[in-house]
Amino acid sequence: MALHILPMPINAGKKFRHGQILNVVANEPVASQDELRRRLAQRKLRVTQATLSRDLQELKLVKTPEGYKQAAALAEESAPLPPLSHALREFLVDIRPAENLLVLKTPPGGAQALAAAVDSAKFPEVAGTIAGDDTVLIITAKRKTRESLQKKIEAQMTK
Amino acid sequence: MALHILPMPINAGKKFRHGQILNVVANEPVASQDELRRRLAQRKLRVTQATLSRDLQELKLVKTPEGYKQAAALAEESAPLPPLSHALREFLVDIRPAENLLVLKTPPGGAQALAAAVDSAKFPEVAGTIAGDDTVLIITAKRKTRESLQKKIEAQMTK
DNA sequence: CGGGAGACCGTATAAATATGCATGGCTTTG
DNA sequence: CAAAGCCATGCATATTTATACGGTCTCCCG
Repeated sequence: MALHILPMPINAGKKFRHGQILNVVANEPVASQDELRRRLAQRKLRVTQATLSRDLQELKLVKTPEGYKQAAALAEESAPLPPLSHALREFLVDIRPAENLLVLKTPPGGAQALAAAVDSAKFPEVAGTIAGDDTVLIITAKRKTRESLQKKIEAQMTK
Repeated sequence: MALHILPMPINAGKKFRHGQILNVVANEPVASQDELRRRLAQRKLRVTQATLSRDLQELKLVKTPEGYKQAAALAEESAPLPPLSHALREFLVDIRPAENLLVLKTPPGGAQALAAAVDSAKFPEVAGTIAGDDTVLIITAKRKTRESLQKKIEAQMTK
């Protein structure tokens, strides 16, 4: 019969503790590292808050208003979501077409953010953007091009 | 031209600020609320860390080692418990078959967690489980049944 | 053996985050 | 218009989290 002669440290082992942490956190909301420490103590595991701080990072658990949660899935995203659509609703106050130019007005200070969002959307129509404080100037090749872009932007606003 | 003299001199509006926060956070890693405060200041937005603490919660942004991230996506998950596969790798030390019984050995204190994971997997072969401190006893109907279950579990370990 | 490297962890403390309380502006009522 | 209710904040401070440092243990290697 297979004997698993594992180099099991005298100590319960970090691996084991990590498993317990995941287990605790999955079952009940844990609001702080100190609370987690107490729950682990109930399970016969005595560690300090400092250790838990390190463990939580290794396990990629993040603190949320509803307790610690797995962050793995979250790690890479976040960029894709708040793009143009949100920025438009947040900042766009007015649209003014002018031949091959499109002028977007925003509340004071909003231009930079809106321009960044427009850029990141990578519309083929956009030749370039310039942002002041409350105004974004979008430059397109021709009047037709501008009309196309304007439609797209206005469409974003409604949906 | 639009003159914003009185409308909102000191207060640019929470909505607007929220937009700025999302924008900042989406573009570059922000390690602390104080850093965020400084970045907003560059954008002409002056608020205190206290306000940002509240904002971040409202925006469902959580702190990760790589900066603040959108938590919305993360919120609902973590429900699908740490599946069997993980629990096995975390806790399983040895498997011992015995006729229609399967004995799983874990590090001290790991049995409860492992048993819970096995239960949640809802294997049809499992008639019931009993967990001690470092031992899980799984009961199946017959020897054949146990063999089937054992294969499944061992398969989980390799992949 | 005698280091030396590295992992792990506790202690103490620094850093960061959350929050109780008070203020000022707005809106709603009477 | 005054009074009352709400919000959004700032300030000061409590609470929570991260980390610098040092000690212990284990495994190697000469």
